[in-house]
Amino acid sequence: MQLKRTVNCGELTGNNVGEEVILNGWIAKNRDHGGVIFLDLRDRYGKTQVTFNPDVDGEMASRAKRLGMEDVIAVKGVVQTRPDGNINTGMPTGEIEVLVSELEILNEAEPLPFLISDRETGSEELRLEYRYLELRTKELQNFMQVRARTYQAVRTLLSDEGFMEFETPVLMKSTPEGARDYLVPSRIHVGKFYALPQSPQTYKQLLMISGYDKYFQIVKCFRDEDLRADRQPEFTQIDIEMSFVDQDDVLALATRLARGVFSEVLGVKLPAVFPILDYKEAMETYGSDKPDTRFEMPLVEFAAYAEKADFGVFKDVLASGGRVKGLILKNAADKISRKVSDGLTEWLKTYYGIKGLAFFKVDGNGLMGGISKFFEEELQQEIINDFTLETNDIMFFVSDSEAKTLQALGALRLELAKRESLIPENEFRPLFVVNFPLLDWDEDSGRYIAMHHPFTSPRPEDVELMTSDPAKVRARAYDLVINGYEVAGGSIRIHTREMQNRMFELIGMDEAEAEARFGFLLKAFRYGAPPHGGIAFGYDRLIMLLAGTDNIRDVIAFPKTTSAASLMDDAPSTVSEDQLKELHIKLIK
RNA sequence: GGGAUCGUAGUUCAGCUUUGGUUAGAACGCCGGCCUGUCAAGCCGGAGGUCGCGGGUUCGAGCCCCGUCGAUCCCGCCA
Repeated sequence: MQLKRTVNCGELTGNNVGEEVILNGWIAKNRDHGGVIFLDLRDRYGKTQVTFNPDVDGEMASRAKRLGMEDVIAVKGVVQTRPDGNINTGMPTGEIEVLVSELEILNEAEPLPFLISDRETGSEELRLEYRYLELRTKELQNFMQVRARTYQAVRTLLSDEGFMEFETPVLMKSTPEGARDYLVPSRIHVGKFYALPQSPQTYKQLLMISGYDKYFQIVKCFRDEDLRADRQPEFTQIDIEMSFVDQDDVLALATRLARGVFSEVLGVKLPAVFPILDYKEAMETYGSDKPDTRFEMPLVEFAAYAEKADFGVFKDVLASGGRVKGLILKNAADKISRKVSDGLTEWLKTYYGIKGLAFFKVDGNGLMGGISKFFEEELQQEIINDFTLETNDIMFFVSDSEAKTLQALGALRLELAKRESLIPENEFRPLFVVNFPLLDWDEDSGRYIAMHHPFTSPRPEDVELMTSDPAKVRARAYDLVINGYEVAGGSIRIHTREMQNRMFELIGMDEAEAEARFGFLLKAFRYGAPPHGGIAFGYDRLIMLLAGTDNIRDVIAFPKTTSAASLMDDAPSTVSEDQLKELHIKLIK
């Protein structure tokens, strides 16, 4: 190319008038007036209007006439103020334009599948196929900038705290617990497989044993599970581990990191101390272990009133060990028509498997509609007083097993808040959820499984329960939740071989299996393992929050679809017979 | 593994249980023409369709039925 840029497309202002400059970029828009031609030239720094006048060079103007959107060009010209009344106050460079004296056409573009100026002109399917074009859009360029700035902020903050950055293997040993592994066949070791890491968990624990007491890594993790709007098969974590620390130390570090990133990237000041919520309390109050606390609407206990009412459904559930809980939507009863409540009921039944959704409304005289008729006058007044109900409030109830009741009401709480626009935007509400159960009973395999992972240590005061009542054991595990997203999660680890063996035993892994799977880690524990713990931030979710989007694909340069495919390069794909043969793999059927 | 929604010019959509019926429309983009101060430029004209794919019902299917593929959202799953 002849004309190499001397400035970018976002930096020229009135101060540059008279300067001769060269601009390189893509044509964002062409406006051909027959004589004078205007092109908006774009790069990732901004847009500048470049002007062709046939009086300057007729041949060049006719070449410019042919140019279309997204052609790549280089122009040389003089910066001039736009004529009176033609200043565009809507753009930073709107005061000036470049009157072109030389034009070099670097590459012409074919008609586009969608407009770079408006992402919405293409379906997501199409945009993913042409991801490199979507990445030219202003919106995605912003998202990628946020992502890039966050990498830098994290590295600076953690380095300043004395953390060392590591890389751990991507080809590792398959682990039996947790998510499904992505497997990589070994050519050299016939019939054997590597796994891609679900997280570098064991490596970072080994690094603690090696004495690197403050470790971090920005690392890709892989989980072969079904996807969601906030889940990708490969995703990035800020993985952190520390030695000689307790839970408070890790939470404090996570707080400093989160505050630093939000301040550095967004200029937002998060509170100096994040609220800490007990897991049990989170479930009872919000029906979720990752509550969105930007709005209230807590779940309330209703069993005592249900006992006194003449409503068989609630009583039967309570008698069989279930729960009755409710939530109050203030001043919106008039918006919940029969059609709306039926719709909510159907939705909860289908997705959360509950048997029904009950409600009543409040008017000047007492309760009305729904299940109000099952409550005596006196009981109605008691409910109105106890829950300080007012006219036009509506109270919803779910009565089912504990797990279903909490989950369904938690989902309803979010849905109602969305519908009623009760969630403030541009606000961030971080909190820690702590004291997760150590174990979870798995119906399918008829055994306990580790709720977090099998290296999570129990709270010291709960160790006795490991023998007497394992389900009650609380873990030294914690999550950082912001606006309803699980942004980070971690735990204080087990660091003695005895406790680790006990844990394996509890989750039904016998010594031989534990030895085969984690023998290397157990062996390492024998050579002086320090107490340690850590936390991992879901990097993509963090960026979603910082960038203000609710779609994880928006913050990943080349994301995959819900079926874990890449529409752009068509991965995964079939491979040749030769490749398979080398790996000693034969496809069945 | 399950449920829901969607699939019609290059693209976004309308048309689909109001009635299944001649030639499937609009906008943006694209191509051509006019136009020397626009910035969503304007005006005139034009090209562009296997209605995702397969089967069925029917004299006749974009429309009704069954299957299938893909995208999205959700439940299960995701330590």
